[in-house]
Amino acid sequence: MPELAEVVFHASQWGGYAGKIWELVRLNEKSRCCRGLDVERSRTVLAKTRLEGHETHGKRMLFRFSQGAFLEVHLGMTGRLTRDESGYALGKHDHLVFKVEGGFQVFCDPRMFGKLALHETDGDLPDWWRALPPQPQDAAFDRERFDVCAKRCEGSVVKAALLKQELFPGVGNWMADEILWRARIRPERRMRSLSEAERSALFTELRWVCKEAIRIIGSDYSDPPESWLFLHRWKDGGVCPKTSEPLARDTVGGRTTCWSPQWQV
DNA sequence: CTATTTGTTTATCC
DNA sequence: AGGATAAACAAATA
Repeated sequence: MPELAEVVFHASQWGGYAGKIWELVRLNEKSRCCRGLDVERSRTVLAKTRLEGHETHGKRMLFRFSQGAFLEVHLGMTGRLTRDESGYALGKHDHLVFKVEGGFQVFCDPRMFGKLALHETDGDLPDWWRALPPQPQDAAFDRERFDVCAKRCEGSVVKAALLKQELFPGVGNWMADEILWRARIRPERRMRSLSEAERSALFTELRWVCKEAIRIIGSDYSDPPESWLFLHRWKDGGVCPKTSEPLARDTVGGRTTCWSPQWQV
């Protein structure tokens, strides 16, 4: 599920409880999500603390707790952050649970491709976090930055290129398809084969889809409107909202990809 | 039973 | 060197 916009939404589920005291109820050290995590240290630091704020970058989330403790969460393929206000019962795939003022904050991930990490500093954001590259929706992601990114993956198939997190952080499978569909570029094209006009379109649609997805999905998990490819791409017999012709589906860049053959060149 | 999955890492081959 | 590809991870769902 979680790409850029979904990550913003999930982060806000927990982030809304900044300023409150968080008490650790459960941290499952057997969980694959805890690989690489110092579980004992995490239990100590997070036993009873205060959430001070949160940030997201691409598909990563960083929660800042008191005394320079930062919890990094990646949702993998099936992770969720939720708040349970009714009688909470420990779920089979709940790997991390806090109690906060009459409710429970839960990290749940059935497939366990997600990951937890603890970072400790003197209170500032970790250096590596501050050094992360601009995200497509940021003002700093201008045409110049885009051209640098495009240059670094000029030999790649565009679909695979858009999925590179070090270049386009947060773009996942459905967002990449949405961007290419709007830019009218077939997913199997090579980055270096794009014309100037196509590169411009790709830059524009990349930024537009990231910003709009965050606005629509990031706020309350609403579905984008029917005019997006989003709602049609997995449907059997789905048709292109632009041409009303059938959509195509195949593996491109190692991922299941959907596009509109009559619309994308 | 089979095949599928909105992510990432690693190995291997070219 | 850098890109393509497949496998692995693990569980739910159709």
